[in-house]
Amino acid sequence: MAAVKKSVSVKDVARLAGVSEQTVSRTVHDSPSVRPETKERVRAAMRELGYRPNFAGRSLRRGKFKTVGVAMFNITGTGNLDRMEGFAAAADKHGYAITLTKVDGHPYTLESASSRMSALPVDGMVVIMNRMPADFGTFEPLPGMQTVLVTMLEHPLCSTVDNDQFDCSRQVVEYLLERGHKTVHFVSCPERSLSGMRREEGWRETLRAHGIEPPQLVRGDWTAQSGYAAGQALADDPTCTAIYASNDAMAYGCIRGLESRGKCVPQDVSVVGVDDSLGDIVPDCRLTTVRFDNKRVGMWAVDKIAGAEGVEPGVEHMLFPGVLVEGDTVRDVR
Amino acid sequence: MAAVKKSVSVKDVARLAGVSEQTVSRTVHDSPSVRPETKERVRAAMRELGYRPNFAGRSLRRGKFKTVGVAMFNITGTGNLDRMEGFAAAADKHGYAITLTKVDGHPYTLESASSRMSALPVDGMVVIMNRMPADFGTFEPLPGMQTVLVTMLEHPLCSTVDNDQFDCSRQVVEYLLERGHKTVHFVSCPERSLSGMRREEGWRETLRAHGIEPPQLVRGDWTAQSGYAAGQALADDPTCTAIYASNDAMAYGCIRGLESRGKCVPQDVSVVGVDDSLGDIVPDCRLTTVRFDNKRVGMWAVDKIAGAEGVEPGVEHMLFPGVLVEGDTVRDVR
DNA sequence: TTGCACAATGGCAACGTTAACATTTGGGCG
DNA sequence: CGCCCAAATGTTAACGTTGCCATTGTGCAA
Repeated sequence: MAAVKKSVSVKDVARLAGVSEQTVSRTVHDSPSVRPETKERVRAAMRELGYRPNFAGRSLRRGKFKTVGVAMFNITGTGNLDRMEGFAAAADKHGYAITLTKVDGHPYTLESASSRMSALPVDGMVVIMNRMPADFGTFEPLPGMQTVLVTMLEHPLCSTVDNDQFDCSRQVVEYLLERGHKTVHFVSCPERSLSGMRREEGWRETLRAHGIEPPQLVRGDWTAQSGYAAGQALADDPTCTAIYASNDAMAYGCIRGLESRGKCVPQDVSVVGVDDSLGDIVPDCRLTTVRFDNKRVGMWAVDKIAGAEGVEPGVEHMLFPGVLVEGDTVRDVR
Repeated sequence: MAAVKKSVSVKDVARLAGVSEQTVSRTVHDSPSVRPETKERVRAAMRELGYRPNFAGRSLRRGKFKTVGVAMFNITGTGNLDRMEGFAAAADKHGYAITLTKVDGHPYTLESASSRMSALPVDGMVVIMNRMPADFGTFEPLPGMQTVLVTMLEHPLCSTVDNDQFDCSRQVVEYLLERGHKTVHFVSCPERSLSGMRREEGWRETLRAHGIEPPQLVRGDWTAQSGYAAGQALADDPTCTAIYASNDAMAYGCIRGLESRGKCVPQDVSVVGVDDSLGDIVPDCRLTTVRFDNKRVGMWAVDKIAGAEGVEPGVEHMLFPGVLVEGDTVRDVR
């Protein structure tokens, strides 16, 4: 009944418009060396036939895909949406597309991300690292496939970009010390989180840099519930006047935990979080926190690949500092 | 200095292995009609040269890309991460990749999503609709490009899939009525949200179906702050014993707003939300809510495209019901 | 008129892969 | 010994596009 579906090619358009295939191609690319009236004739033919340029033919000819691959071990992760927003924005800017791939994390290696991408139509790839891949030290990117890692670690062969978690802790700790607190207690996250560990280091080292021995930390698991428990535990510690929690959910949990033990925030204890993720979810609490610009991180990663048309780009490492957002949960005790 | 980068093709592998190009191709696809020892020789050659099959050549030959395009007007949106998880999972299952595109929402039309996709290497596309596109009624998908819309609306030419927002409200309202509440107050969302409006309809119609005239609704804007205001407003209404809020943030805001006016939840007023998005962020509150399976929605959409290899697939409409999750914020008043 | 520059267009080949068909080889059997 | 079958491998062409070079046409200066 129905005619066989066959894709319309330049050849068909050329025939209908009475020009050569080359002229059609030139019209598609709006070359100045085609007479306007010829162009119009070709365009009319394209419309009539419903011509759409074939990506495969084009890429084959050009040897470029104009596409960046993004490999994720976990799709659901804090900040991933913002990062994607950045990927998409940067890709758009350069006329690139984004190809998304979930990589199985068993084993958790860069190699598995890389080989997953190798057969896809991409000119470069971005890997979002949440943990430490087993082959981080030995990994080499596929030849001709520029690879950018989203991580704080530096890599000899791949460019890297991320938020500066160390600096984030430095900002928070110094902010609290400047306001007269004698020390800062820390509610951490599980040990396998790279960024969490880096925050922990930042907290520890900044305290030491100010001649303060870091107190015992309380290990949480990212959830408000664990923050709640931490808050209750720290409520009984008389030396604790300021708490820095590794994310906002735990910080909020902390506040409620402290309250449940009769402590008020910020009157009795100051609390600072990280992530600025509470915004629209909690009504009566303007938490002091650190805001990261994950969109910018994502843009940087894709820019690095899509922006370097043909140029042999060096390996770069980029850390974007967060911004401390003052809320109502810190008290000046000077 | 460095040799010119040139991609390794089947031809190179064939030469090195001393076989024909076809045998190389057959080896790549693990055809049973190649002698194991030949295969091994070819594989060795591939390894030595670092051969990777070229996607463009393959697609050109096959006329298929094994890729599904996803068009989003807003990347940052509730449930998008879960949906993407579903896209990726389903794509994986079928050996497909996902290409992500952000579509400019000016104008907010399906046509703009479609034309954005038309030049990309995709076999079909998914559009995530948040609002009502101007051309919803008149849109026709590109020929040969199967198009699935993520929306509750039905479309004559495109398959659609989404959560059942109407049923969600029905569940919530009936749940509350069964527990003895005489009516259910509603905290809504901005009017341009399709899913929000559908929830509103569900609330209204279910009440009417039970012979109850819906009370005046309170319009919110998705934020906890607006829920807080709504809670305060409703605290003074003596007929209000049960509140249904259009998302969890507003529900939580409501609870705090009620508390600020001396009302307790659930003792004085019951509160139910939608989304199950509070989980790890709020510590001391197990909100009664409705959980949607956005991953399943995403999987269905991609399955519809990637699962129908060559088959001419009909237009289908799919709504997945949410699951009411009982928490501690509803009181039985029978 | 001739020569020349330049604008507009056409012809051809190649990018890498694989479906379809063709050929070779070895073995079993009458 | 000749025949046929099946297994293994090879040859060819085509997918749609575009870079390169060739060709044609047009106007202008010599």
